[in-house]
Amino acid sequence: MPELPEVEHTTRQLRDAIIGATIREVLVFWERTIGHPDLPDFLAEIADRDILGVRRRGKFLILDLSGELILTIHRRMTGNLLLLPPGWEIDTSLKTSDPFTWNIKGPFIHRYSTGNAETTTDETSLDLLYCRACFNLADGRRLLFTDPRKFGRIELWPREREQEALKSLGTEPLSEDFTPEILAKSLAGCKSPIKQVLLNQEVIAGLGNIYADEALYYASIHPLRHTNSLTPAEVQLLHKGIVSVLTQAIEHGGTSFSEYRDLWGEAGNNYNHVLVYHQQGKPCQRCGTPIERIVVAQRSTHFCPKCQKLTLE
DNA sequence: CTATAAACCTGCTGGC
DNA sequence: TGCCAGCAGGTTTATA
Repeated sequence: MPELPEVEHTTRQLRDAIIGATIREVLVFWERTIGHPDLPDFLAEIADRDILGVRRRGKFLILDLSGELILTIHRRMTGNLLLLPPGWEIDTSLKTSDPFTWNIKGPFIHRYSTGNAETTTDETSLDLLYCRACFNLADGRRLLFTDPRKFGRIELWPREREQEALKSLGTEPLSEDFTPEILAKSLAGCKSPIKQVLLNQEVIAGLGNIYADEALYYASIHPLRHTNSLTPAEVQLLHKGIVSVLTQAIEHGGTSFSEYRDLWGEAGNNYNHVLVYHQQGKPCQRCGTPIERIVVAQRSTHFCPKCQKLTLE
């Protein structure tokens, strides 16, 4: 599940790779992947646009295009971006029951260094690629949007309607705007469980299920605590935890739980560093108590019942 | 208004 | 071994 660190990682890779490139055309294989505008308008508007910039806001990846346009990409659950070098073969003869599951042949382990492509000699084919959209670049490269579950969305908007495109996102947690005071102000008046509030993108932009659990564990706060019952000291620690887990995850290239891969198809390393997410039954690394799993606001939630006590108010 | 639930999807898991 | 119901997940939309 791409959250802020995974989107940030991809953003940095894309920034190094495709600024200055031109989008020649886009092939769309699952119409609902394009959320705005209607597909015919999308295809007509995006053709021959130059990519001027790459940035991130919350879990949105944003490409600044020529003509005062922005392209937003939200990967939701299983969306991924893959950049294929020129000449890579897309074998459409090996279709499965899904007509847009392709087989791509090539040296799949592929790295970029200072703008020059390097491929290893490992001939690994990427079996089953759920390609929903394909951006053909003028230089022969292809940027593929793959998404088995079809939840991801790609949208094209005029730059002046960026607010509308990004919905009402809250504070960017790795910006200097995100202070303990701002967090306290954002949480004031919320009586819902803190876990639920952390997942609300209008409060903090970019936290998802993995890092919400990790941040609460860091701060020793039970996920069901009423948000307005947190003490100033707890909010301070939670702030530190959010910044800490996100920063660490970016350094590790993101968390590859299930489908997440980076721009070159490689898994991130942060799953080796999570302390509670999907660790139910395993001993807490602080006290040895088995990690528990509960459901909060329809989301699986993981915590240490001893380190994160539910104090009664 | 708020809160809860369903919908969107399909690969995977576990029970029988 | 094989089948299939049920789950997972972020966000939007519908319902209570």
